[in-house]
Amino acid sequence: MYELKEPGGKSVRLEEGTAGEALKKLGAGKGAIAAILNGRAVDLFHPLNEDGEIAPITAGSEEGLDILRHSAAHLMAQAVEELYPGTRYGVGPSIKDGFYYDMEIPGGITEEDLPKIEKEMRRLAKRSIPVERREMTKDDAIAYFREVKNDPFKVEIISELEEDKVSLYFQGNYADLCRGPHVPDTSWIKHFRLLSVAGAYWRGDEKNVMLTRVYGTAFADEEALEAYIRRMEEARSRDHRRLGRELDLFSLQPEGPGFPFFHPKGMVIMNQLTDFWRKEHVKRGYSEIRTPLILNRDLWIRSGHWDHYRENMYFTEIDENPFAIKPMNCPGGMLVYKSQIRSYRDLPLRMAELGMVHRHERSGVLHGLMRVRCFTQDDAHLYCRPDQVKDEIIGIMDLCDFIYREVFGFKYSIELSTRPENSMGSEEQWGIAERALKEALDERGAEYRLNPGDGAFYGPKIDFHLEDCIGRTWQCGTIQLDFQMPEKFDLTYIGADGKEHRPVMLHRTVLGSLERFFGILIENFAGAFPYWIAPVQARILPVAGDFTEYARKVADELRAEGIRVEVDERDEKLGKKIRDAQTQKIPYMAVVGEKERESGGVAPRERARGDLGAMSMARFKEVLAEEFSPF
RNA sequence: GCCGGUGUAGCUCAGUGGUAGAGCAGCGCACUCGUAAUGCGCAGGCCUGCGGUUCAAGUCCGCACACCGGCUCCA
Repeated sequence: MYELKEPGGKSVRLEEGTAGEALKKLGAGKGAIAAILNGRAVDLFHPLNEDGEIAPITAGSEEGLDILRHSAAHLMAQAVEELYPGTRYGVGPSIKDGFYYDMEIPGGITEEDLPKIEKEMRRLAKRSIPVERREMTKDDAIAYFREVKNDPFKVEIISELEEDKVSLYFQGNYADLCRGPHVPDTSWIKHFRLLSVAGAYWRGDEKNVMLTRVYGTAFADEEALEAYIRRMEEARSRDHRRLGRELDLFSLQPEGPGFPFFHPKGMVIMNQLTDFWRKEHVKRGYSEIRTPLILNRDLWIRSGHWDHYRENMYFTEIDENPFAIKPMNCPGGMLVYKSQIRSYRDLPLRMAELGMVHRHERSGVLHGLMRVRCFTQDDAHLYCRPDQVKDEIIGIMDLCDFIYREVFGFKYSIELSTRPENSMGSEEQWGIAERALKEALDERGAEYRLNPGDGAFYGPKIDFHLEDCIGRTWQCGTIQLDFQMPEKFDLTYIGADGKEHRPVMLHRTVLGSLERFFGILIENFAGAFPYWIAPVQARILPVAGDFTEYARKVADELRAEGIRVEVDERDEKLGKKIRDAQTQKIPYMAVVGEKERESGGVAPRERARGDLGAMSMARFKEVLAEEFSPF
């Protein structure tokens, strides 16, 4: 006899049975896909063998979706096994928005095979094949996968597990190593879709074989699945590469793979961004420098880049001497620091640089403006005394928060990355540096994720990540603490004691790469940029050819106020002009015709609000002046 | 770099071995127009490049380049 209680307080006594039956008796079975029994997630078909607390995991919940998707991955693997005998299986987890399975499929597959697999999945689902869990010893499991399944990947995974016992899930002939829980039978998986096929290295290591990864997704109901598909389609329409072309912001040409071209309208945005950036940095006590793109190779050997970053660098020659194109701004910045004797009174010294860097990226990783081979970092190097480090870090975090959240309204996440392999410096220095970053994060009360082993080769870092339109996150801001460079370059300042001391150096960016940040701006606003940054802020639309002259006069008057304005002089109907201005996502249109010319006014239209009604020029200027601007 | 896919007009795409097409954009003409597409006409192509198969290649094969989705790597 077992007594099960649900969190609400209800309880039930059962002679025997399963977790699912207990939930049903408690009236909590509806929508359940699995259960939590004494804090452990279990299958609904888990046989009861203890008293305790039980609660349902519903299919719609995050945890439930996770289980559903994991089961969908199993179903897909089962379908692949039916269709492609001899397939071997890597891992098949649920992920954000779906699931995947990495498989070694004899003969391989392409996206054209997905409908066939999906069909087989539906066939198997319809048959309501029961899912069964079996625990066995590690040795038995290894033997099973080696001898029955001939699957070296599963054998490898099991061999490395710590536990003595492992659990296997069976459905029909298909078996998989899995912790579970899973749905009770295959018919529970109804609302799914296979999405794409890709290559993926076994265990994520490029030295290993490449498996075929099939991505898919599953939801608790058809509406949620369709909503997801729609969302992905809508996301495609705001892809920065597409909008970059449609709005004539930038282009990428085969002549320069990874080297973007910025068109006039794109440059307006870049310039607005940097104008704002400069003003904000002045306010926050930064000075600005600029260092050369090409510097002697010895500098890079000295900085450690030759040893740690050579693969990503471009090299050239001047008068038969070796030079390198800078992949980072720090060595140049340090030469500026060293150009004179520094006093403790100068510290903290904050030197910013909009530095263009070139990095050799492998051909397969390029992605619009998000991942390029030449980009402009909104870099800064801060030199300070050890006791100033924490406040400086907090100051940078404030600046990031201000720009991301207050100015642009972005959500962001923070990561703390610690010492990587192949790094410079002592254990002790890294310890101090990592603790300093942690303290600053804690003091500011920032939430962050730990990312062990992902620091720069010269120091640990705090990274700020922003999201693109389909949920991929991109690193933008970064704060890196560096004890190495000041050492390598023998940076000093004269202390109050008259002696030389070693400054601590912080590298940081806020926007990260102007190019990437621009890409994120495009996607975030779907091309409908805020007024202050919009390439064209207002377009004047004469109702007919007769009013072109007046339209030009209106444009001139606005232009004199510094407003970015243009006139649609084409011989088209008003409806067409409005439509085109809307498609170009121009914030304001100003219609002018007989009435406006008579009164000397305009009839403005705002892209989201529509017709604002006729008004005087003075009033229109006021309306424009009321628009948000961060500077 | 690796796996898979794609490459035809400025853009989006038809064209499955036999004379290169459409819509939008562009240009011209007419219309003189009031809040999301006026009509008619014209022009626009080394079908990514280089090789090969074939009487014949946009179409089939190979290589290269670029791009797309992932993996690894990264701002």
